[in-house]
Amino acid sequence: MERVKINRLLGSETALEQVIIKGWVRTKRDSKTFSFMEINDGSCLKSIQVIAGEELANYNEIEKVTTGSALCVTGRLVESPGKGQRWEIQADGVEIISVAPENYPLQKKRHTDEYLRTIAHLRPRTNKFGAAFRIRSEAIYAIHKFYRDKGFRCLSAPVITGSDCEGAGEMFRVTSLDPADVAKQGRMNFKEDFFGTQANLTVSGQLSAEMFAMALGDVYTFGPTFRAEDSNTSRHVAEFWMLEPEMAFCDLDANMDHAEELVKTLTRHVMEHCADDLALFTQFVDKKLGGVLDTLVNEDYARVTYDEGIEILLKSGKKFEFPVENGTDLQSEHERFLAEEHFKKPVFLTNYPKEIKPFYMRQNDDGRTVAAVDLLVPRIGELIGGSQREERLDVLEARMDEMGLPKEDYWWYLDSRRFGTVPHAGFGMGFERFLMLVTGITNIRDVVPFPRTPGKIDF
RNA sequence: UCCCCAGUAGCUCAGUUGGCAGAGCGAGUGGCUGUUAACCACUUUGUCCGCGGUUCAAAUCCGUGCUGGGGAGCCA
Repeated sequence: MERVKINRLLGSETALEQVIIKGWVRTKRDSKTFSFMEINDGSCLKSIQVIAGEELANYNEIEKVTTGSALCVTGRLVESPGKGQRWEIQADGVEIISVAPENYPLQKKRHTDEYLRTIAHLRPRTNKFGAAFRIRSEAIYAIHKFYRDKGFRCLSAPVITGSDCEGAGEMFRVTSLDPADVAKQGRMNFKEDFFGTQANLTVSGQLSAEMFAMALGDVYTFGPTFRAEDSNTSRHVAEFWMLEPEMAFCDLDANMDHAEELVKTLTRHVMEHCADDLALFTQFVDKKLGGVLDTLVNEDYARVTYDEGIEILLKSGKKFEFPVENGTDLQSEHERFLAEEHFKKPVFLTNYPKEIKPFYMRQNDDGRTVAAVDLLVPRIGELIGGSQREERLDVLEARMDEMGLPKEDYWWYLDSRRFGTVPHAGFGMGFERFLMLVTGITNIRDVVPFPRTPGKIDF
């Protein structure tokens, strides 16, 4: 007989004569002649109640079972006479797989997120983090399903790159050079390094995705990216996952349509498949989460240009710490005002001044702005950043010259504009930020299994 | 990297004017009960973050370092 996952038992329509479950004890309530044990196996938020009576041969052993211990229970699934649960298991046999000693760090009470971060290897055993990581898993599946249903191909972009072309902040260096030799020589001799040149961990798969969009049409990359920025905030980690679709024959408007459909589909998927886990976040993390999710799924997202956004901010009468100025990037407080107070829903901001955006974004006819788009959402700020790409070789090269970028390093990228270039567009979505949005979790470290931040690489 | 706040028992915290180190929870023991973060009784627990200074006396005041949190910048 095979063991059954607890989520299946709890959804059972009928009582069952014999079942086997395996899991860990969440709480235990003893009486003289029997014990109630809540068993959780991670298959769902809820635990199942097991009743073990003194008639069991090893009852004196069962009495010593503690929170965190692992059990294999054989028994009958019966309707529970007690309140609080429909089903429970009357145990016919309890095999003690292992007993957790009394210094098991997870107590039968709520712990702070800060404390649980210090035991990140154990925190998925808590209700909150178990729920968060089940949702994370389900969202990963939803992404691949969404793109497969739309006929996109998944591209595995390289994690180690030879160029820092994306220009998105500090990169982690990848080297096989011996630090002792480097110290002796007083420099890094990249010619002797593994790749014969400087190498880094990727900050974006976009340029790779553009190449494949010119071949497979619609593609996406979804994988880890790395930033060596010394940023200490609740919204940044050094290693995070980014989703980057790239679409041939696509302009800025279609890019936004796609982004809106993506966020709505992912959110709806999580709502449908993780209802219990989301309910925990609504109850304990953010009482307004239900409304946030409804807005994400049902509202049409606002779409305004950067210039219009600046106008709204200037006319708002709101006092900002930093002045609103056309030509500079928006501050966090500006983004939050637009999404949270003015529109009260996600808002696309388009056509930014070219000076504050990267070289690859398509120049608009006004010569001043580029076809960029950011999706700003309440509480998080920028969830998505993207653009229509510059497909015209002469315009792209001129822009690279203006910005002082070495064209020879980008020969392969420029080839895509030489041979059969087409209008195309794409964006990047920070996966962890999406998870923060749908769970209400306010610290990005709590949606990453083992977060990497400056000075921290435990576990 | 900058600004602000915090660090006291395993966890969450209190500690008044500088004057004997405290509570709740957890854990342990016993009891009781179809219990629901069970309940009742008893027991247990300290490098007051580290270092240096002021003082008769420092958890408390000063300096400094470390760690954590919030915000900013940068960004996703």
